[in-house]
Amino acid sequence: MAKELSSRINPAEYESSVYEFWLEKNLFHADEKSEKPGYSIVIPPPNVTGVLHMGHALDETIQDILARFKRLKGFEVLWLPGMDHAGIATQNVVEKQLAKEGKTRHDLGREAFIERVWEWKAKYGGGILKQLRALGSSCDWERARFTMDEGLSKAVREVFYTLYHEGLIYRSNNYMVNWCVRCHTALSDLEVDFQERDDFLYHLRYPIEGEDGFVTIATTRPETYLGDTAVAVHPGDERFARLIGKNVILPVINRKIPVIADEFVETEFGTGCVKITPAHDHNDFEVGRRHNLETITCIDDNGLIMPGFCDSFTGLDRNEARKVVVEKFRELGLLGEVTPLRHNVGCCQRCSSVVEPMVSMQWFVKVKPLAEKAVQAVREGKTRIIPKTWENTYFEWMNNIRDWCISRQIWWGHRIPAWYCDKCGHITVAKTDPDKCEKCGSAEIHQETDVLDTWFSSSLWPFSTMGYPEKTETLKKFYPTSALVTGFDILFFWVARMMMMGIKFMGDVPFRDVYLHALVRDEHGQKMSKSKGNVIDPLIMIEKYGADAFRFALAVFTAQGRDIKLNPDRIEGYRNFINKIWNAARFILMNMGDSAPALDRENLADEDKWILTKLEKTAKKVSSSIEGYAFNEGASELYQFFWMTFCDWYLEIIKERLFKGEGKSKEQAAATAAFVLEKSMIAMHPYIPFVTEHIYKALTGRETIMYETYPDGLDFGFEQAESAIDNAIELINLVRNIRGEYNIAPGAWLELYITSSDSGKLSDFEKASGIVKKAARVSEIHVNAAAPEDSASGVGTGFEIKIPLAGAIDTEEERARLEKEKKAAEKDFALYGGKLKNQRYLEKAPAEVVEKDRKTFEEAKAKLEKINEALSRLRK
RNA sequence: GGACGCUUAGCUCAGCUGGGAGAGCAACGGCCUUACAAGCCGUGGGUCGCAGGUUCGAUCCCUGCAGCGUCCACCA
Repeated sequence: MAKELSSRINPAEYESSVYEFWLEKNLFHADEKSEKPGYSIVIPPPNVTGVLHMGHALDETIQDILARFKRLKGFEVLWLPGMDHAGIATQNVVEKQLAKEGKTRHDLGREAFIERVWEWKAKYGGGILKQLRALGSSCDWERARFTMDEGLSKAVREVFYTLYHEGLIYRSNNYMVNWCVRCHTALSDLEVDFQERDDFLYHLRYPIEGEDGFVTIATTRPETYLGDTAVAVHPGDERFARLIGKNVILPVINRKIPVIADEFVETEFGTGCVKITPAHDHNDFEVGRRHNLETITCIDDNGLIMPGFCDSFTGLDRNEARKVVVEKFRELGLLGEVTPLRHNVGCCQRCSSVVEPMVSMQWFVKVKPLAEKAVQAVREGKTRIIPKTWENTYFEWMNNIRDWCISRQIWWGHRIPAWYCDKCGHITVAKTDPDKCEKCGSAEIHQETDVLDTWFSSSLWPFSTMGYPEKTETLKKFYPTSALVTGFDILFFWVARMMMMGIKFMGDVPFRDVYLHALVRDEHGQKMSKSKGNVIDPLIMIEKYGADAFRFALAVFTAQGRDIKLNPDRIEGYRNFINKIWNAARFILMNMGDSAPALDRENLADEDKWILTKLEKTAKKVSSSIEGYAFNEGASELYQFFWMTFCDWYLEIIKERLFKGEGKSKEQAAATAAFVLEKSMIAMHPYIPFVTEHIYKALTGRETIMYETYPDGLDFGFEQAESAIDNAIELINLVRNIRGEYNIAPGAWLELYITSSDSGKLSDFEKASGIVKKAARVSEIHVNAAAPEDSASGVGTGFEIKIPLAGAIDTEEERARLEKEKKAAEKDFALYGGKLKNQRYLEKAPAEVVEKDRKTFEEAKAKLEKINEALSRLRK
């Protein structure tokens, strides 16, 4: 096996076959009848129209780390995948496709159009789920769900029915909604993005009734003057006090409207007079309510000026109408200043066209009562939000929540299960399609044409995917889910709404933990977007560096609460790490014989005990890091341990035993290396599943790593050997340092003189002399003996070394080196000396801190003495 | 306007409940040492944004300021 492995890793050679193997053996399957404790995650369902981007990649990587980790910790893990039907987005995609054929959805009609969407879905949709496999995602694919599936639709129906009959869903035309004239539908407040636009602020003069003067208002939307029903001024504004109660005349259409006083007017902005258009502005709508103003709609669903105002305006697009209206005012001498104005404009999240506020008949969810419980659940700790700082944002939004407009005037989605009676007007809301009005019994009923907001079905995801409204075994075992992993950008859209629905319909929160990760940005911190051309494609990264390297990089970059600036070059470093693992495995496989010898506690060398202890500590740290969602900490621990500790030190140390040793010494070196390799593979498996599985199989001959035991329970009790080797390493570093500074040929053998009064240390060195000799290339070690005069010196903790350089010694260089060391020692000497003289410090600081500082001081003092001695010898 | 976050080595960032700052990359010097040059050994580099305060002691806690960023609300 080992000989077949090449020295450069090629992930393409094994990643897909390893994944195929997992699938074949059905290793991702979750069994609700299992005796093991359950652990569950539902995937944030990507849009059916979606392609894998960095956000998904991060999201999936984290979830997979959790899922694989929990399997290794003995849980029955359900990671449930699926997709969202993404109403508006998907409809837009299919409509664009139709447009290429010169058709609109209306040419097809509703039924045929929906059929067309399903066809589209079958052909193009869901590619993203396949892409997730390239990442190594261990989802239970057989359970994949789609929000428009029969079962999920049933859940939607059940929930709608219940909420309606409890009065928590209602229909009303008494609110202002956000209307997209392009998508031709209402939008919820959340689906409106505010974008900066360059516009103009127009001053328009409205003649005052019965006087010669004007009231000059300032507006960015002259075309809506057709719907004006008042002009408002601030009640305290003395400039206009006399006008309050008078009327002004709207030019051209000659409508008489009152001047009213309202606090919302800013006296500083514009002219201090505001036109009020209750039908087409959120604020104006509120003003209209306060003052009982008429609501006159002047722009229709398509954004065109409605008839009945002025024939020359009728049918104009609202943007066109703006120019025409302004021109008209100019002609009449009623146009004042026109100044450029940069301001925020509400735009459709899906198509970016400017949203038209309108009053129209829509369906709403009364969210307050649901939100209160969702807030309470977080306050009581039933659901934890991680990082905690997001809790505030969550509370803030929940406490100021407005009713949720859930009806959409599109075709693709869950059609609202309400039937209007043509006879008596009653609305029948039923779980199964009714054939007559439940009130008057008339068969002349027709179903609501609107569909539900996509997020309505998404909000049921944690339980609709598990079989709700049936009481399934899956729900019993896996609800509430253990963790939800998602970006903070959909905290309101999704997380908050799932909280409300989960509590309402399942009687318990939908998840115990919510882990909100950062956004992935490009290397300059810019949001990735197609238009900026700075999108990094995860699949290309995987192809280039392998999924393991890519995942590991993402995990390292994920610090809680900070955006990730992704520089693709950095992934290369982790590709190198995977390569390192690969080569370490090759090395161990080559040197261990046919199969790894068993670890024999009684015959371990100190370095074996040392590495086992380091392994033990690393696994514990990684384990608790993952438990605490500190994925970057776990990743760095593993990186440091495997590369620096295991490869650079341990494997180098045991080469002597592997190559030239015999018997137990050789055997146990191989046994320890193989043992540590195996456990490291398990410890790293959640992060880098492919290479670890691949190596594990080659190493152990066992079938899969996936259901191994995480090595955080190791307990060897080898602390003494650990510190002995740590000491030896300090000694070796000191020798290497001198070698480097003197530019001594790496191959040259040196003699080493050690002096120390610490017998423990000396005995550690004695025991580790073989290691020291090999690692530092030392031919002979003299203990507490006088060294020749022309020696380089080095001072360690509690010991001093000298290396005879036989003429090679450069006094100046040596002095410079010692002076540098002296400076460091002097700094410590002064600092800690000062501290220890401070009476208040001695009184107030904890004893162990003082003790530690005293020790550091003593060491600094001893070092300083030794260095001074060395320096004075040099001067002679 | 409201809220939150960030500012640490040339770059990208760690630094968990306060006890004298770390990693990776880059740079520099030296190595083809038979697992790995995608490697090995060594070195340099930081007034922890600025100013105060609390404390025996502050990168860490508090206040103010500056710069950057995000979210919410949106002044017509």
